[in-house]
Amino acid sequence: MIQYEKALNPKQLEAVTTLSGPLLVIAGAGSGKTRTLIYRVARLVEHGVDPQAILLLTFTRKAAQEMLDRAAQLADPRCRLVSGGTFHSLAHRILRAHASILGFSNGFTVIDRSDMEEILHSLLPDLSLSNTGLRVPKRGTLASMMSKAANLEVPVEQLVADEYPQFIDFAVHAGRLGRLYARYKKKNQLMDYDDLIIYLRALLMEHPELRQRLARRYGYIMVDEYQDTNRIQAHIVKWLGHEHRNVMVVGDDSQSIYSFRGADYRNMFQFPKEFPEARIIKLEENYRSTQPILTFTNAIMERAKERYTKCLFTRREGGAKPRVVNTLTEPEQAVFVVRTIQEMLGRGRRLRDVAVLFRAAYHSFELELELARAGIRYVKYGGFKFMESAHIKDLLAHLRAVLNPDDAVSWGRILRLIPGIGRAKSQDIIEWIRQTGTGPSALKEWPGRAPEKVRNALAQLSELLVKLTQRDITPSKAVEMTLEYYGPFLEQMYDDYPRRRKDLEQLALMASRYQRLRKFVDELVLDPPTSSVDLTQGLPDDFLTLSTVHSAKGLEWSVVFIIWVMEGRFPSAKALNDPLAVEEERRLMYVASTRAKDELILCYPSKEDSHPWGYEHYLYGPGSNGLSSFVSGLPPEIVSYENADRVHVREEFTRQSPWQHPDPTAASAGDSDFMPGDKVEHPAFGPGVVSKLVDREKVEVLFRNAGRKLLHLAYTTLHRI
DNA sequence: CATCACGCTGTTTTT
DNA sequence: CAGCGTGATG
Repeated sequence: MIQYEKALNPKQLEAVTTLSGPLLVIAGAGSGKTRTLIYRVARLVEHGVDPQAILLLTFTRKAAQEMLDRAAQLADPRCRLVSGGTFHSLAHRILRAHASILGFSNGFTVIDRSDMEEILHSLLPDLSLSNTGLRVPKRGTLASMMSKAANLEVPVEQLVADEYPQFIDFAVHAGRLGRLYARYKKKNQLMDYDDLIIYLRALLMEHPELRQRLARRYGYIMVDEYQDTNRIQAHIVKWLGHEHRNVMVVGDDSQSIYSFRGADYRNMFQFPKEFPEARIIKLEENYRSTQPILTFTNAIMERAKERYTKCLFTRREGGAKPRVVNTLTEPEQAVFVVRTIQEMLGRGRRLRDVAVLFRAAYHSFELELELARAGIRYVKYGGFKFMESAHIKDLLAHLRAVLNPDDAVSWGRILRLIPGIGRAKSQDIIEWIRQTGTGPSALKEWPGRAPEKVRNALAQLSELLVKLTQRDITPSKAVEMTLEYYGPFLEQMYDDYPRRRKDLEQLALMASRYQRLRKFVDELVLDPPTSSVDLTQGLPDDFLTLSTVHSAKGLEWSVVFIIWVMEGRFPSAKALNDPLAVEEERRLMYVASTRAKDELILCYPSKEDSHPWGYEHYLYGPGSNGLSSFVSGLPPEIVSYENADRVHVREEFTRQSPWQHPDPTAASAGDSDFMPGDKVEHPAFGPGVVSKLVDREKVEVLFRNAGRKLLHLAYTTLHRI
């Protein structure tokens, strides 16, 4: 029997014991929001509600899984049967069964962001703009335009006019492109992330009998992170819940940081209007951070424009003020962070108690080099996506072409792997496949002209695809067979073949956890592995966490570093000119700092310097960019301002004179001397090529996978490959 | 079809 | 600075 009264504070208890009717819980950071949800699941199950009738919608699938695991441990193992997941995974589950009502095949393919970009890109020529001199956005920007228009339910033309003034002349073409894209998806049986939720809502709105069936099936709805939902998702909640009205939404308007994908925290304010009888409960007691940290975060949020007023407090006594540390330059900042961590380790802290947070994934590159040099193990969340690397996409394309023969993106991808087949020929073959409709076995009978070599390759591909079509094939077997076929291509294309091969073997391992090929492929798109850890499973026993703020949501550490890096115009220009962007920056800062339990350290490089790419001079530091401007005005009672000790650091990093290799013609004699052009391997960055010798200890290396290409590196962390 | 030189442009976060 | 698109060449 669970002792709810002992485990929960009065507000939490009220939320947990309100089992029916609409309920809005405004839960500040660290106020036991997750705990409340877990106990409520337990309570519902304890009161005899069928676990499968409970729908727990969270922001990531992992979050749902963890909550249900904890509920199961706490109360009843049956809590694991609760239907949990993201809006997208719910939509996917339902659409797999009912997409045919909408004129889709139930065998549709879910495409990810990069597929979307590729399709949009491939449709550009159809707009016939080549000689008009019109400025056309890049594929990534095009995808953002389409996605945001879809999520905000605004015509593409209008969205471009409103949010991309630099592309105003393109707006009308963007609208045309959007229609071409929609037609393309229909024709090829594809749905992107946005389609999933849009079509789910369409099902609910336009098919009352199905809506009723689903609403009855999910008699109790709980939505976490409600501030991050968009209007479409809010509609889905409304349609599913408007009959039984057992809807609990939990969120914190101050933590809304997803407006870039259409999220609107005003959904929180809307909820009581949609459900007028809703109870509203505020959780303001914080169980995570010390008071000085909360004073800091409250001070940041005080000046926010529109919000549910709430003020975090704690009963935790003591604790130091957040430190704002000027580290002069970015390399020095990395050294400062590493040294501070080392000192903490000396005082008995463990690495797993510490996290370093930053805004964008590449902001940690400099730090990663320093960590590697110091031998500190870390796991990084956010940023580079395993799923988006070319070799993974290539392999999956084979599987997807088999699962959905209409998927021309995948067909194009696998056909173009064959030397001698490019854009034109692959188009031809795809068209032919579509017309004859005889499936993969017919590939070798393609009537077009091609050299013997290409024919043979096509025959081999056809053989593979036929094998993949066998009904009883297991996902891991399928991956293995594809790897056998694809391996030789891979070896030819990349000089870092061994590493990529290893990735693909990992993929085979992941596949072995699934029974059905389709399920495996779908889950990879809907729930892509976000860090290398997810792939390897085994973790080192102690490790530091590096994370983007977005990926750090819902997590906590004893010590949190927030680092800024030198950057040109972003976020300064936009953040300082766009009031909405300023507010989002503010909330980002709030999310980042409320992850800290005991110590919060904010670092910024302040040195006046030229932009690394040669832009005009500008000043880094508090006030100069979006994040730091919130910190600069705070009085010393709230934060302590410091300068990092840089006596030794300076020495290390100010040696500017280019160092000449003693003898450029001599083959480096067996040890650590590198030459430009040497291929090297780095523990964090993988393979790279030496481009320049900087001094006795440092070389510049060109890394293939790093967004920022040139980096200084100590010899000791490199080895030749 | 593949490769190279040239010119233009410049935001990041995730399902 | 470096990625990306374009247009010319092999």
